[in-house]
Formats: sequence, structure tokens, C-alpha cells
Amino acid sequence: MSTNSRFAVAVHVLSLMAWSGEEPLKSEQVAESVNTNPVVIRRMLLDLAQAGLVVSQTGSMGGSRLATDPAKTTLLDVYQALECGGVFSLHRQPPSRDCPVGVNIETVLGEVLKEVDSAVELVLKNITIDDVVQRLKPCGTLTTGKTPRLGKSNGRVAKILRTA
Amino acid sequence: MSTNSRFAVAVHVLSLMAWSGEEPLKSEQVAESVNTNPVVIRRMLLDLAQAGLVVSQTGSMGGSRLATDPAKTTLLDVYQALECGGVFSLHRQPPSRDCPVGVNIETVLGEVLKEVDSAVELVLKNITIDDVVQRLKPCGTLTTGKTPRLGKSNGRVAKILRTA
DNA sequence: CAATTTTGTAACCATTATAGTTACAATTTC
DNA sequence: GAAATTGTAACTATAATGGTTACAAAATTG
Repeated sequence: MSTNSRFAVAVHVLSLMAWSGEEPLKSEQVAESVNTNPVVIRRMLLDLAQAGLVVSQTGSMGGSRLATDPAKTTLLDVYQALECGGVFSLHRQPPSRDCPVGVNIETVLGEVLKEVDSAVELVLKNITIDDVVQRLKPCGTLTTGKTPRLGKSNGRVAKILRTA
Repeated sequence: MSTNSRFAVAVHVLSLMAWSGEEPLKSEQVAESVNTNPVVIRRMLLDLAQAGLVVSQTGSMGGSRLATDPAKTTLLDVYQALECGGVFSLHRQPPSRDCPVGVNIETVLGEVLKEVDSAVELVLKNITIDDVVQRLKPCGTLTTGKTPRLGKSNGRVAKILRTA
């Protein structure tokens, strides 16, 4: 339905950061894993930073890393950070008020959509980024047989990370 | 999230038909209630007809009406008729296979999204078109104070309705 | 049978959201 | 000060949805 991969990409990005631990990742590195443009990643990181999920740092040796414990960060946090605003939408144009159905369908549908959203949120609330990373590990090594490598960093880590 | 009002409109259309009972509605009448173009409605009716939810008839005195008992038609039936294909989408471009996260994130996310979809479907399965119409009635008459009227039909009903 | 009505359907345009790209100032490290 | 990296603007591209016009096919009416 949603022609929109923002949620999938956001979970991907945060999983990468959980995987790499304290080491900040450059938007370039993340973009390579996601297979997109670094600016697309930086735009998404702005949303995630605003929600307090990541912190970033400009300059040489800069990058972004998680601002929270991945075991306590749920997919609901991610979903809400993206401000998607609900699974379904109501009418674009308001229905006719001269019709007994049209005049109230938005109210009734609004209640239904709220139920749907609550159900989605309940599912997302019970899955953490750490859960995702754990489920990533077994199949990851099985499929590739490679040693996990995330970038070409020298291992040094910037000391100060600006708060969002 | 979804910039897409198809589900809302479909429920609206079917509620209209449940309200008006056996009398077939013209796409023109439905479009007036939904506040859109008749062709938009006819396109949606094709999806609903293909799913067996409505039957239509061409020609003078033609129109569309429900093909099923509204008390047995669930919002899940409506949702599936639209072939929306899931609440979230995965990556547009496949992630890097050289990254331990990228190589398996789609598999893990696929499982998560399946859980989400199941939760949505469970909610929709427990609401019928008749439920919607019942919830429409009280507020409808309270708000408008008008006698419910749906169209300008003479009350005569076409005898044969072609099957989808 | 001929006129009228209505759906089915194609073709096209408009709008919107998302994604991709280039460019560059601001920030930080070395 | 040079190099690297984010933040951010501006623009283009792509795709889904919705809106519009037009007309053939089907059904009713007289």
C-alpha cells in the first residue's frame, strides 16, 4: 500500500548503528549499505535525531551513532520519529453533507482507523532494535559466510557528539 | 502515511449501498456523496465487483448494489478487494549484499511487517459494513436532523443484475 | 427499432510524496 | 589552514492517486 520505504530504511539505519556500537557511521557508509544516496540518509537522520534516537557530529571523524540503548528502542519509537501519521487516510475532499452517510462517515471511519493504528502500534512497541539485530545475526553469517565488516574506519572514535 | 483514501472511499461506497438496500445506485449519485468524479467511483466499483462485493448493471435504470449481506461483509474483505498489499513497504532498491546488516534486513523486516499486517487484518476482520452503517445512523440523524435521502430515484428497481 | 441512460474503459493531465542528485556553507579534526 | 563531514537548499525524476473527457457497449423505455 504505502509506496514508501522510509520505515524500512530507518530500521535498517538504526540496526547498522546498533551493530557497529559506539563507532559513528558516515552517511556515505550507511548509504552504501542501504543502496541509496548519502543525502537521503542524512535527511532521514535529521528525523531520527529530532526524535532523540541518534546523535550526529559534523567535520572530519564525524558521523552518527545511536543515542539510546537499542534494547530499549522500539520500532514504535522509530515509526513515531518518522511522523507518518496513520496507516490509512480519510477522504481527500470532505464528503457531501447533504447525504446521511457522507455527513458522518468520516467520524465513524476515524474511530475505525484509530483502532487499526493502535493495533499496529502495539505490535511495533514489542519489537526493539536489538531484537532486529539479534534476528539479523544468525541468517547473516549463514547466508554470506563472511566476517561482518561495516566500513573502512581506523577504529578511532570522535570524543564529542553533539546533541540533537 | 498512505496518501491514499481508497480504503475510506470504498467503505463509504459500500455503506451507501447498504443504506439504500436493494435499490441500485448510479455512479453519479455515489460520486456526489463522496464528492468526487463518477469515473473514480466506477473504477473503484470494478475492484469491488471483481472481489464479489458488488454487482453492477449497464443501461438505463442500471447502477450498482451490494452482492453480499452487509452483516457478513467485513472491512477485511474491503481491504483485500483493493489489493493494497501491506501496510509498509520494504526497500525500493535491494540493500547491499556486502554488508552483514543489508544482506538480511529484508528477511527480518519481512517477518516484522507480516506481524503488523496480521494485526491490522484482525481488527478489520471484526468490523462489518453493517457495523459501520449502524454507527452512522445515530450521529447522522442527530447532526443533520434531515430525513435520510439518498437520491432522486423513482423507487423502481432493475430486475436483472449482471454478475461480476 | 430507435432514443436514452448508464456502465466499462481508455487516454490524458494534475497533484503529491518519495527518492535521487548537485552544490555549498558550517563545523570539526588534524 | 587543509581536509572531511554534516546540514540544507534547490532542483529533477519517478510513481501512485485522483480528476477529466470521451466514447463504445449494454440495457431500458417507448
